[in-house]
Amino acid sequence: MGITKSEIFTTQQNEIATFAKVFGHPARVAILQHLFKINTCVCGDLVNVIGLAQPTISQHLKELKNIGLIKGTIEGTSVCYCIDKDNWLNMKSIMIKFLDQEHSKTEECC
Amino acid sequence: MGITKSEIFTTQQNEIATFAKVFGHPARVAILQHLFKINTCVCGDLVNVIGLAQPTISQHLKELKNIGLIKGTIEGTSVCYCIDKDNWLNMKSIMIKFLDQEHSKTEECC
DNA sequence: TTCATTAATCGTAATATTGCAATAAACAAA
DNA sequence: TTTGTTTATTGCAATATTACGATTAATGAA
Repeated sequence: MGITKSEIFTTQQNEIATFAKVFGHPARVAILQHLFKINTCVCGDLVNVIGLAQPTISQHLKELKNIGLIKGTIEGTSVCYCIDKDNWLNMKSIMIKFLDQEHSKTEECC
Repeated sequence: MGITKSEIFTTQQNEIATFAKVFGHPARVAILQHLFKINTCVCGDLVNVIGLAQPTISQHLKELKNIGLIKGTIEGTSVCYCIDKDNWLNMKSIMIKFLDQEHSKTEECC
């Protein structure tokens, strides 16, 4: 009824889905790519670079922060966001393990 | 207004988001893992294995089929689903390219 | 044909997501 | 203090997603 039945899945399956959900919006993909490119943590310009309203960008940043992939540091009136490298590497290994699955049996099927 | 502004993002960013969205539900993660494990394409048992109602599983299968990650073949009264290997590998390379991003500058930030 | 089995579709309710205007909060500078 | 700058939050409308009961469609078996 509109709510995901997380309790019937494994922790690993829920974890993969939670990370994937965050990547499931192009704005968040664009934000992450920009943060990788502009490592100096420039931030307010995300609104200009991406072209969504400031509250919308702020909302996407919040989701990325909640899941731990980015961190923000207050610097005067502005906030400096950047990739949380440790958490990114942890997420990466979980996702790549999922993507790297191999068929346990070698027979062809349909 | 509830609708993603895909037109302001690159094709690549939208592609990543579209794939990620499909992985953004644990039922679809579980279906894919099962299909990798049971390569013989057994299918009707997905409902039993996963524990969601038949129309719900059918709906998730449809999404996986729409994006091309699985294919289904009718076999009598049942349908045999399996991973579309070529499309899976293509998706994998797109996603890993995104996950493997490196900082273009080496300075630490916040 | 009739009955059972399997999967897709329809319809609907509950909930989540996306986007932004308006506003608030926090700080720096004048 | 006042003013400007930057980011977060609130509130709301539009749309999307999740889930399932009921039904339909298609096939195989009796």
